[in-house]
Amino acid sequence: MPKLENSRQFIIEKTAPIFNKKGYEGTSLSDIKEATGLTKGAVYCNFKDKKELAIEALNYNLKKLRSEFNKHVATEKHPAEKLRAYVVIYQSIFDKVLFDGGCPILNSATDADDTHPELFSRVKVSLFEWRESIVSIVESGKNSSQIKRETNAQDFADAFISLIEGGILLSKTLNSKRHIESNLKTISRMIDEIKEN
Amino acid sequence: MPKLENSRQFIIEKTAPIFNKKGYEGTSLSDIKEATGLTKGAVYCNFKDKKELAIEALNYNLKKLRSEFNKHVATEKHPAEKLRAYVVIYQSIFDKVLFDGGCPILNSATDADDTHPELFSRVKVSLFEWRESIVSIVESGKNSSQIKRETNAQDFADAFISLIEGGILLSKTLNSKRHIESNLKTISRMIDEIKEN
DNA sequence: ATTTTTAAATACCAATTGGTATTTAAAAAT
DNA sequence: ATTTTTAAATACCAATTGGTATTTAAAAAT
Repeated sequence: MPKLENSRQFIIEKTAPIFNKKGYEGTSLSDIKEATGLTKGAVYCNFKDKKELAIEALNYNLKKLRSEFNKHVATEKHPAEKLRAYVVIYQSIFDKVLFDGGCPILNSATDADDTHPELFSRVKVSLFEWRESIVSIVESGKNSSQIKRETNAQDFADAFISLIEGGILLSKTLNSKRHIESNLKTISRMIDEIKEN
Repeated sequence: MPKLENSRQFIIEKTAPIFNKKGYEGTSLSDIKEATGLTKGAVYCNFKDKKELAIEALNYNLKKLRSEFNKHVATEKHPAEKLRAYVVIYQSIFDKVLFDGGCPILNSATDADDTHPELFSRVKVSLFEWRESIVSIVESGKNSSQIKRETNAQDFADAFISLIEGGILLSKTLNSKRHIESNLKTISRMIDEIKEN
C-alpha cells in the first residue's frame, strides 16, 4: 500500500524519543511498531536494521538540540552573551527536553559506552564538538579582550557542560527543576566572573 | 552439588559491574552465567528473578562507593575538609570506578528512569541522600562560622554533585582524565571560596 | 488501458529471552 | 550407616527478539 512519502523521516521522528528514553537494547521492534503505527515490513523497507534506525534517531535528537543552540548563539556577538544564550535557551526548552527523555548526549553516552561502539562514537563526536564550541567562544573573547586573559577556557568548558548535564541528571532524578535552575544561575555567575570590566 | 556458601553474595559481586556497564535490559541471563560460572538453576535458587538480582547488584554498587566516602569524610572535622575529602577520594579511585563501568548513580539513573521504577527509586534515594549530606556539611559549617554565612548550601550541593557527575561523563566519553581532574580543581576552588577567613 | 515499479503488509524464521520443573549429588542430621 | 535436606545442574518451556521472503496493492510509467 504505497503512499511513498518521507516515511524514513517519519519513522525517525516517531522513534527518536523512544530510543532516547529506553536506550538501544530497551527499544524493541514492537515499540517501534507501536510508535509508528507501521509494520515490521515498512520499517525494514526503510532501514537496513535496528542499528541503522537507532543511529539516525540519535542523529536526529542531537541535531535538534544543536540547531536550537546554534541559532541563538549566532545572534549574539559578545562572547559572554553567546555563553549566556545557552543558559537562556535551557531555561526555555528544559521541560520539552525532559518530556522527550532528557539530554540525548547524557542518555546515549551512558547507554552505549560499553556496548554499542557505533552509537557511542556518534555521541563522542557530538560532545567533543560542543565542548570545542565553548572553548572557542572563550578563547576568541580572550583575544578580543572581552574575556579575562587569565581564564582557562578548557576548565571553563568542562565546568559549563558538567553543570548543565549534572543539572539535568539531578532535576530528572529528583523530579524538581530547582537543580537545573540553580546550576544555570551558577553558570551565569561564572560568566560574570570571567567577563572583562 | 551443594557447596552451601555465600553464593548469593558471590553472584551479586560478580554481576554488579555488568549491570553497571550494560544496564538492566542489556544484561542477559547468559551474561550472568558467564560472569559467575554458574548455571541458571543456581541463580534462580538464590534470587526470585532477574529484577531482584539487579536491585541487589545496584545496592552493592551504591554501598561500595558510599562507604568509601563516609569512611574518609568522617575522619575530617573541618567542614571544608570534609568536602575536600570527596575531591581527594575521587582522585584516587577514579580509575577503579571507570573500570567497573562508571558511577552507578549516573548509570542507573539514566538507565532506569523511564523503564524500571523499582531500580529508579533506589537511585533516587541514593542521590537524594548524597545531596543532603553535602547540604548538611555546609549548613553545619555555617553554624560553626567555618563556612561563610552567605553561602547557599543547596546551590553549592547541586554544583558540587554536577561537577563530579559531569566530569565522569566527560572523562568517560572523551576518554581523558583531564575533564574530571579539571572539575575536581574547580570544586576545590569553590570550597576555598566559601571557607571563612 | 495495461504494465511496471515499489512501499508496505503478511507470514514466516531461528535464536534468544527470562523462567520453571525435575533430577542429581553432596553435606548434615539421624 | 542411612536418611533427609538442599544447593545447584539439567532439561524443559512459552514468549519475544531481530530479521527475511513473499505477497499485496497503489501509484507511476508506458
